[in-house]
Amino acid sequence: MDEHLKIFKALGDKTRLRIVMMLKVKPMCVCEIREIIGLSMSTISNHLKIIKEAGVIISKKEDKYMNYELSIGSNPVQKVLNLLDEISADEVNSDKVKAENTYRTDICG
Amino acid sequence: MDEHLKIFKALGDKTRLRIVMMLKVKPMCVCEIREIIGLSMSTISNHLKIIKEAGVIISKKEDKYMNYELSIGSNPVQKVLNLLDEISADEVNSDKVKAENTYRTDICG
DNA sequence: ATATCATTTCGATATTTGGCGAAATGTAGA
DNA sequence: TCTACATTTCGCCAAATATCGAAATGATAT
Repeated sequence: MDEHLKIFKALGDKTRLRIVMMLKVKPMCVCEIREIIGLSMSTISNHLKIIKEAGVIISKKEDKYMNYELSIGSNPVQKVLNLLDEISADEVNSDKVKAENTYRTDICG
Repeated sequence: MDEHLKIFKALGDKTRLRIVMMLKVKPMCVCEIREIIGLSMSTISNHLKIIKEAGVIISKKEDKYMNYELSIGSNPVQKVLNLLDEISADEVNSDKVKAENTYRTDICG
């Protein structure tokens, strides 16, 4: 039960759900996510930790950045991620557009 | 997005997830649920309200009791409920056994 | 080795949430 | 109408959580 509970907790927060929806567009680093969501680095980092510990995302080092991307393959997580395809809302769409047009080379460093 | 958010919030609490799992066994009233979970009536009632407002359960008056049962049909909710079939844990199973053997005529009024 | 810079952790604070008991509500029967 | 009783709402407190800025960490390039 705890595995599902963690997943639901992870997605049961508006900021975290927005982050997960954004990561459907492309993998991103903390800095890029921060730019779009508009909260502090430490706050974003903490949210990412929670989502990661729920198994919903994974992190991969790329150059000097830590890339966060959706986890694929694992069973309950995968089924929940499929659910998210149905989600559509102004805020989510706006985030996605921003994600498409956000490049770390412009905003980080 | 808010519809999914509410569903995840509703299921992202251990007590509420237990309640929903129990209701897979049979519809129950606040009093029966209270007997199995072991929290106060008011607490159970409040949890049921949250789960209901997320569209996960519905309530039906039956005799002098308010019966709570899983909502069926509605789309995102239904898909999440299907996910719950995979959940198995000692606590959940124990709750289910208790639910099967709990009759309001014995414990209410 | 040192400086740089992305990220994480820490400590503090404010908000939200879960819990209770008591009071209110509402319904069904006497 | 009055009583009984299942349920909900209210007011309060405690615990958990979201947030921030500052400090620590860790990796990379000079």
